[in-house]
Amino acid sequence: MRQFLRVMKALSDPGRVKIIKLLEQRELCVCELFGLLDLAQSTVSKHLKILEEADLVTFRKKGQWIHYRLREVDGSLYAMAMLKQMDSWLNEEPAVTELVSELDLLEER
Amino acid sequence: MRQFLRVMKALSDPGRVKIIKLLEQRELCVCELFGLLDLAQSTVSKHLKILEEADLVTFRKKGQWIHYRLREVDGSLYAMAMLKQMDSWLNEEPAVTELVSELDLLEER
DNA sequence: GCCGTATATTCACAAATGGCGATATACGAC
DNA sequence: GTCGTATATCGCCATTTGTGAATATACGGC
Repeated sequence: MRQFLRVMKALSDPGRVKIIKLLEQRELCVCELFGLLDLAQSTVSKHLKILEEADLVTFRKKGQWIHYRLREVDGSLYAMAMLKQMDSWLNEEPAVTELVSELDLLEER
Repeated sequence: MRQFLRVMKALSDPGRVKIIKLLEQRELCVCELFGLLDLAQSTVSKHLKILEEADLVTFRKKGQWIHYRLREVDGSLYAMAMLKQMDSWLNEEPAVTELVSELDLLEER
């Protein structure tokens, strides 16, 4: 039950959902997420921790950056299933499409 | 996004999850749920309202009772998908199996 | 009509949550 | 070593959430 509730709670906040939808595009470092989301850096960091504890994301250090990505394997049953579901959800959501467009703009450079 | 968040929030509380798992067994009135869960009647009532607003449950009046059941059709995409998922989740969870056993005891009379 | 039961709503309160600024920590460049 | 950047953590505050007691409402039986 604890694992399940952790996943549900993690997905209960719009900021964290946006992070998930952004990470569906590609691996991102905290500073990129911070630049895209309208939240303070400390807030983004806290959200990432909650997502990590729910097994929804994982990270790797690279120099002074920390790259976060969706945890597609080895997580809890609930996290894995929800990530799969999320992939097909909210893709038409304006709040999400706008963020993805902004991310695409970054890519072009 | 609003609908999605409502479903995730609704599923983020142990009491509400227990209600869902009980309603998977059969339709139940508030007083039955109240008898099974260790919560005040007003609390159960409030939880049911949250579940209803998330499209996860629906109800029908029968005399002075109100029977709640899972909303298997006509709800939001998210609610329908989650109800389906939930059906296969948490069935080994002690907190859930105990409640289901208690419910079974009631049935025997 | 009145009484008892079932349910919802209101009120108050404690705990959890989300937010930010400030501070700490880690790292690369110099 | 110092400086600047990236990230995490801490402290604080406002808001939301879960809870139950008390009250209101709805209904059936009498």
